[in-house]
Amino acid sequence: MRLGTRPDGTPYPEGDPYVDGCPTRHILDRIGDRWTVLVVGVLSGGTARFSELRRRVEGISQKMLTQTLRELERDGLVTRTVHAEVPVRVEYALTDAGRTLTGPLKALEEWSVQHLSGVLAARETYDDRRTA
Amino acid sequence: MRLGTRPDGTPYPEGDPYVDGCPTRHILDRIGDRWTVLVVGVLSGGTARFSELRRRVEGISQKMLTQTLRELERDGLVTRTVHAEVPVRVEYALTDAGRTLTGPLKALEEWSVQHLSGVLAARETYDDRRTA
DNA sequence: CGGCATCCTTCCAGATACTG
DNA sequence: CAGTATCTGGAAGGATGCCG
Repeated sequence: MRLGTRPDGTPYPEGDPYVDGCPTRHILDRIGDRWTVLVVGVLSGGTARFSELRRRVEGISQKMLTQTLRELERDGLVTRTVHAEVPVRVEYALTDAGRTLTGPLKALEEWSVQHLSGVLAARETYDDRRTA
Repeated sequence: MRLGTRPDGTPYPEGDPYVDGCPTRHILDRIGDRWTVLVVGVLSGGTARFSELRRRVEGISQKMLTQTLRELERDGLVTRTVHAEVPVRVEYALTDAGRTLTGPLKALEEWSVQHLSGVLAARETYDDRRTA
């Protein structure tokens, strides 16, 4: 089936799905960044605290992790729980809505695992031809 | 199942999937931009020529469309066919590999259609609390 | 520990002009 | 029609310092 059509198969109001009102654009704005998918990926394995996420999402800066978590929290996909201890412990977890996202992301990841070598090979071929 | 594990369930060599070698990062680098998914979406409906893509992916600039198509071609996901006519006609189409990508993307789009309203509502609630 | 505020750099996307 | 080439502004993101 064609991407960008409603579940029932009808097109979006404007007659073409690739307009600003398209829901796909909204999620792309969310998962389109480097980190969101990776953070959700770690959280799909269960609750994690800030420093744990920072370690497991290799290469993420403190700033970006905070920003990513805030956005996810804002969108109702992640909960933030502060335990009033000393030192403070903050735990993050997926909400029910957040958990439903892991399915599609998993599908995407499986695709990448299966096709990465092919993509890299195609890339090399393409580059070789341009160099030669 | 946990994101970032191999299909058979074992972890990646480094012991944690969220490292630079992770295939997920590679596709994220590809589909992570604004346009790739939308272009693939249009092409999932069949062959299209340059100007047609430009019209249907609303808001894309000529530069970005060219760039996106080049990347997709380089990765072996899209073919570019030049018809030596006057004026020139260039047609783009998904390859077999490119078509396999539409499945996962479709899943993601369906998620967005189903959850967009909830996400927007959560966002409003979050913002209201911060304002108040 | 888990942040926020600030500065600073880099990179990318848009606008514009030109071409086979 | 389907591009290429170049310039430039703005935003994303890293580094650093401070705080409850």
